[in-house]
Amino acid sequence: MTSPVSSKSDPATEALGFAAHDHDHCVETAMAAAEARCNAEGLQFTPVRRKALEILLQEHRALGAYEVLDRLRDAGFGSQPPVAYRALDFLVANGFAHKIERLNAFIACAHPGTSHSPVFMICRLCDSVAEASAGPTRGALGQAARDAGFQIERTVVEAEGICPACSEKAQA
Amino acid sequence: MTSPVSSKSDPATEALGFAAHDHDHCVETAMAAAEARCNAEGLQFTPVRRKALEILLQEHRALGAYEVLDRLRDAGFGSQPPVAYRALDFLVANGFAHKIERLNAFIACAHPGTSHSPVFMICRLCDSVAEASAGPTRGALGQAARDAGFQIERTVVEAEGICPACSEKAQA
DNA sequence: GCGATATATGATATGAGATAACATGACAAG
DNA sequence: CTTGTCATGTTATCTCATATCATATATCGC
Ligand SMILES: [Zn+2]
Ligand SMILES: [Zn+2]
Ligand SMILES: [Zn+2]
Ligand SMILES: [Zn+2]
Repeated sequence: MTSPVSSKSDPATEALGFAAHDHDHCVETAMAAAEARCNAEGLQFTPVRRKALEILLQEHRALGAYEVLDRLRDAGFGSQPPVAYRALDFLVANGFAHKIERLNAFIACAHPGTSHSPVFMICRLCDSVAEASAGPTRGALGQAARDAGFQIERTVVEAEGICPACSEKAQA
Repeated sequence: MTSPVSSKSDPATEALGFAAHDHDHCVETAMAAAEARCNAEGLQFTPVRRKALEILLQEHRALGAYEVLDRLRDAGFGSQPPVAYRALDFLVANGFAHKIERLNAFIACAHPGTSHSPVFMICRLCDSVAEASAGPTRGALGQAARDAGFQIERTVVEAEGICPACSEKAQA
């Protein structure tokens, strides 16, 4: 096994929501679901877009646009920034992926299909990212908005800290 | 009067938390408070840092690091990016200012002195930003973190939408 | 005070993230 | 076949951010 040492690790054994899982299977099912939804809604799930989503799903972590671009180039697509940004824009606009503002990076949605306001937990030690789901108008934000007369259209909720795995490691 | 036309407007008449206020006074008191706290805590409130905070307070909106840098240069300080980033890092690290991740921009804290997890409301029409305060472990985020065993160290909570003022304009 | 150590500033260079603008190709509607 | 729409590719440029090295200024133990 290579480099069990520090932060980055093998996606197949790494956290999805900080929990181990059958990675190949989850990629396949997510791709199939995306395929189906694009068909149903008349969205053009073109090769670049498909590949971009596959890249995000494979990694199961937040990738910068240029990392995605590198992999798209390797797969034979264009090599200029707009190629990646356009594919990512499509994925984000249609809920297949999210942008993590804190990291300027993108990640495949962990709860696709459902309309949701994502909530992210970002481990500062291993860079893993878990996605939870939350109603948009609940909690402190919704209250503050109502008090102020502010109409929320979109929310960014991201927590930075230590994931369970790194927490255990630190104790040992 | 110049350009009452579109989005950007005079800080003195513009929203602080979407509400009008005595701007000169609020800048002065905030500067004095910062001064006092730096003295009390042994922080070096140097000329660049002081000026950077003054700039953020004067504008009362989110400024990009390079906008701050421009104004610092005008005030006779260094003109290279690290000058601004270092001053801003100091202000953020000590709670005098916050970074708005969604905008890659910085804003003076509206509730200085108190330890708090800020919550921002960003108007996509006029770019005004209001800061509300909220306990870090409440709401959906705190619940998701507890469920996952994730230790939150810092939170980013930002809502994008329409502020009360722009909402009224739109109705008319 | 004085030297050692830490902290802050200045300047250079470079890296990383994002978009404007324009050209080309695929395809469907009229 | 023409026209409009959408997706892709490419070029150039812009904004945001940091690594690094050199110099100055505090701070602290003595
Ligand atoms: Zn999601
Ligand atoms: Zn971790
Ligand atoms: Zn604040
Ligand atoms: Zn507004």
